[in-house]
Amino acid sequence: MKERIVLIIKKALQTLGYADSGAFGVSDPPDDSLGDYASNAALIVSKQVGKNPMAIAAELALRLTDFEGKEIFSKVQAVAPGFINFTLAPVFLIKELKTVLRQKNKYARANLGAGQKILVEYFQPNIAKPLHLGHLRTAIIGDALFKILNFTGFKVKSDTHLGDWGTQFGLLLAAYKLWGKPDAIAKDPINELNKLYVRINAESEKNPALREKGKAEFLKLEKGDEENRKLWQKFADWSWPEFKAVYKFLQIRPADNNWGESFYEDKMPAVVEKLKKQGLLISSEGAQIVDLSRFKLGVAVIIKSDGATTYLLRDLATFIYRKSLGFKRQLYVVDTRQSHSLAQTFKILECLGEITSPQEAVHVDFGYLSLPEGAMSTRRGTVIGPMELLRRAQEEVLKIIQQKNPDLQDKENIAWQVARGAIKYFDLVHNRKSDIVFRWEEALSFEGNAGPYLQYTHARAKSILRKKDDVDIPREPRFLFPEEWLLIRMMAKYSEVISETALTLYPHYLAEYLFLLAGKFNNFYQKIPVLKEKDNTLRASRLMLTAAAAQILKNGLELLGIEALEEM
RNA sequence: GUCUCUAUGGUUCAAUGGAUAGAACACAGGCCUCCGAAGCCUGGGAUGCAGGUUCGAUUCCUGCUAGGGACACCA
Repeated sequence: MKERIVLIIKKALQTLGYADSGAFGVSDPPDDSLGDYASNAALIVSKQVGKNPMAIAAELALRLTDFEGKEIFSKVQAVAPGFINFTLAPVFLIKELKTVLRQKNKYARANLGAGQKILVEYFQPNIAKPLHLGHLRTAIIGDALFKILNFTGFKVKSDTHLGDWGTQFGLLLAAYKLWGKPDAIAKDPINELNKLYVRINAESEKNPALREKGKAEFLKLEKGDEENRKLWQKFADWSWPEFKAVYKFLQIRPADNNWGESFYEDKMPAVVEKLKKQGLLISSEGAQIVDLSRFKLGVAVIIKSDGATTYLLRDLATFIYRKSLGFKRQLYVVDTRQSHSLAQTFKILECLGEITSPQEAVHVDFGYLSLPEGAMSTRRGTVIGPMELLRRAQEEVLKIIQQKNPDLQDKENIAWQVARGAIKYFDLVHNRKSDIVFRWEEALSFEGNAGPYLQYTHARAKSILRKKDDVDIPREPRFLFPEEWLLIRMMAKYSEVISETALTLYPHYLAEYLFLLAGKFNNFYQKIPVLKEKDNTLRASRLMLTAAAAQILKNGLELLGIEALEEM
């Protein structure tokens, strides 16, 4: 719709003889009463022409009312200091509403992606290490982006980029050989292995020889040492059940590919050759590096002084490999601490000619979660795992269901769905770049701007729809109240919100929108009877509104990875 | 030290350079003989400091203060 208005304004500008700079925008006015859209076109043009903006705005408004916007707008008004406000015509809105219902969930498929192959990398768990809330964020954001991009016509695939290679495994191998107790490990593999890892990290600070031992073990692993390979495989086998549990309990779509770092083992030499050929690789302090200081990115170690490979090298191989499969864009849903490293990776790829446009590799960064008492660290024992969080949430939800809706069927399962919704929404409603402070009371809040509010709103709407007898969409719907129109106008914005979310990769735009939409629906619900309305046309019109709202809520929630419930 | 991100009511967060800075939680009131009160309505209360660009700055630029993160053999 916004694009459409921009075009309309352009046309009007042309006929009026103003140069179109293309610099103006169309946005939402600050208040519902002002209309549906607003533009600053007159303000921008006036700057170039040196004419009073109000005069231009008035001139444009008149032109738009009588000609270009005649079919779409009921009102086009110039307002000080020179804004133009547009109000959509009821006929047009009703047409939009009917389209929503007729096209079911396909109406927002803007074909934005045009079938472009795109890869989203998210949820990068590490073998032999417990998951923490950071993994929750990448999984939730990545999953939502996957669904949104898929919905808007991209051909999307996902990849985990498992952390299963590197010196850390050397350290772990060393620790395992030194202190590992097979019995304890068999019982609780991940936590026991992590204890070993934490211990060797701590002790190697005092005793550098331990660190050297770890590096030597990794080198052996890379060279194919049989014992180390076997152990490494064991670590991986122990870790998978937990990853799978997270997919299941979180209802995250399992990744299409699990190309871990080890997957690129045989693909690294070619990259090294390439770097050499282009003269990018230089020796320094015994290591092979790429000097990026002229880009203010410091120095990137490609091969360590002991001959072992680095994460960076694997990341280079990763991009090149995926690109060779035809992915036009690769999105890295990775926390913001890796900005520097990814910037180095992208810059080297650019130097190699692998990346020709910044769109090809995008760091979809997100801030990290901290607890009110301070930042969370993997090293300390006080880390909350995703599973624990989810379990606690589910228990809380169950209590509330017992209290509010004791007759509900299948309480256990619904409690999981609500708990998941609460946690996912809490994550997604925030601008992903900002660090968020994790508070139990809020993440598990069931009131206000929270997941359960949206699920509840959907359930309310569905509750009405279950009880209705007549189904027909009235040929000429009638709406008498402002609450109805506000709801319709909000729904008309859905498809552009989807596009905006897909283009910017900010899921909180969609989350925020759904919250506003739910608010409009609840206003409508509160004030205007639907089933109790005696007049057939009015009742059918309101049922139509209810159905459309439920449909958008369901669709939007599902794009965020949140289940829309019939009852709760 | 260099780079980078952040600073908005009591708290947690929004705001493509636009109009009276918007919510939620908390707090104070009100609304279930009426489609689900996990809801709705009303109220108070905020842009770290100092400059600059602009018709207009929470947003862009500079400096300062405070906090986070990253800066070659961790990933």
